[in-house]
Amino acid sequence: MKLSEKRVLKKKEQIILSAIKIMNRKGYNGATMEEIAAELLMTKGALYYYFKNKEDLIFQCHELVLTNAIEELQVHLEEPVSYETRLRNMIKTHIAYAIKEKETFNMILKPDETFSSEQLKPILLKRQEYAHQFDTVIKEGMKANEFTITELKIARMILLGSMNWIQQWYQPDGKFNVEELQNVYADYLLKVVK
Amino acid sequence: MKLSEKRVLKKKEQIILSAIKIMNRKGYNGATMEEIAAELLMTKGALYYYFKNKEDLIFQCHELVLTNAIEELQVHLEEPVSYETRLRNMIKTHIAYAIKEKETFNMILKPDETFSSEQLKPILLKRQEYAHQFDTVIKEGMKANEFTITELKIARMILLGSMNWIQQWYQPDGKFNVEELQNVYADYLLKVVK
DNA sequence: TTAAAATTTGAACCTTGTTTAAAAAGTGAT
DNA sequence: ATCACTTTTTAAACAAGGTTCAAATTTTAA
Repeated sequence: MKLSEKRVLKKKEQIILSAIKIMNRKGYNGATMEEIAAELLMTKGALYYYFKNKEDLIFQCHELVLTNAIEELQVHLEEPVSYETRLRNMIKTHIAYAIKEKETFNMILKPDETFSSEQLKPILLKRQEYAHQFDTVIKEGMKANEFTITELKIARMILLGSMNWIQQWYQPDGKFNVEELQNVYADYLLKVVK
Repeated sequence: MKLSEKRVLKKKEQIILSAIKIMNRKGYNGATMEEIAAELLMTKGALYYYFKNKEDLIFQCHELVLTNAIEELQVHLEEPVSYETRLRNMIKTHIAYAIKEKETFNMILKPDETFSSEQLKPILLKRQEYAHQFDTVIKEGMKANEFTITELKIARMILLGSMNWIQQWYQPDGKFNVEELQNVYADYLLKVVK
């Protein structure tokens, strides 16, 4: 890889990080191309040298965050503990991540509307990859007779959906701190698969 | 109430219904004031005679849908069946509603960002009212020893969150039809509170 | 040093929400 | 039916923010 390509990649990443930062603060619509650029002392026009458009930029934010999340989950998949404990740890990790990366992690993607299928496909794949890790533990846990579930996909959707929803109501200064949330959610969600 | 006031109310409702219709098809950003107006053979400017701005209109869509949903739920609260069955029916109703009213029912409200707290308060109250109905069955079911839950709020959040998430992935032509979805979700979610 | 390539700029454009003055339509009293 | 008054609608203009593009600037490599 040439030096120039490396520089482009680095710049892209800076822009993505800037976008993530601002989006987590102001949401998708609140984060203007101008502000994202200003953060890096650029003008908004320059962003279009690196990204096709705002959608593209946001997608790549999504992808970066998802990629990191997948890596974080991976670890738990191979821990030498019961499947119940593995799933519990994955639940905790997911909750921590969903709260930390409020906007980006859980951005709402609507295939039909805003986004082109070109942009969408890799993201959906990454999402599947992420979700698949949950499927894996659940399946293995079933083989080991720790879990009993007939509709794997729905069970997983219930787990992820309920956790993602936390963003809708969680306030850092509310009744529960993150740790309590993680534990109670893990307790209750494990009841679903057991 | 004067005739003119009645006419205004009727027109407001027409606009709200038009907005709901278009939003459910194209999402929040996809529904332009122009298209909402065109549906009723008006120009977008006229909408501002009835609503302060787009936010206001959307909020009122939200409120209408929520009000109807609350009424539909209410019925199940008083059915002369076990609490488990009541909750099961409420779950089914919620899922049907969440799918039918995709965009509107579950519109994401972000207090800090786009919306003024004036507009937000009544919606949050309505939401609480809706959620409270779930709390009620769960509490009553606990008194009757049908359910065992210590963190009521979190249990309810898990129920509603997992159901609302269905919108993120549900396709009318997918593997599951609505009825199957309702039954499997009910089965699994009841495990949470039991 | 210089020509080509890469990057950035700033201005212009487009779409969409919002405002507003004026036009049109409706209403009620005479 | 007419006139004054109110309600409703329009069309045009504006503002904000995403997007494009030709030109200017900067970087790169020989």
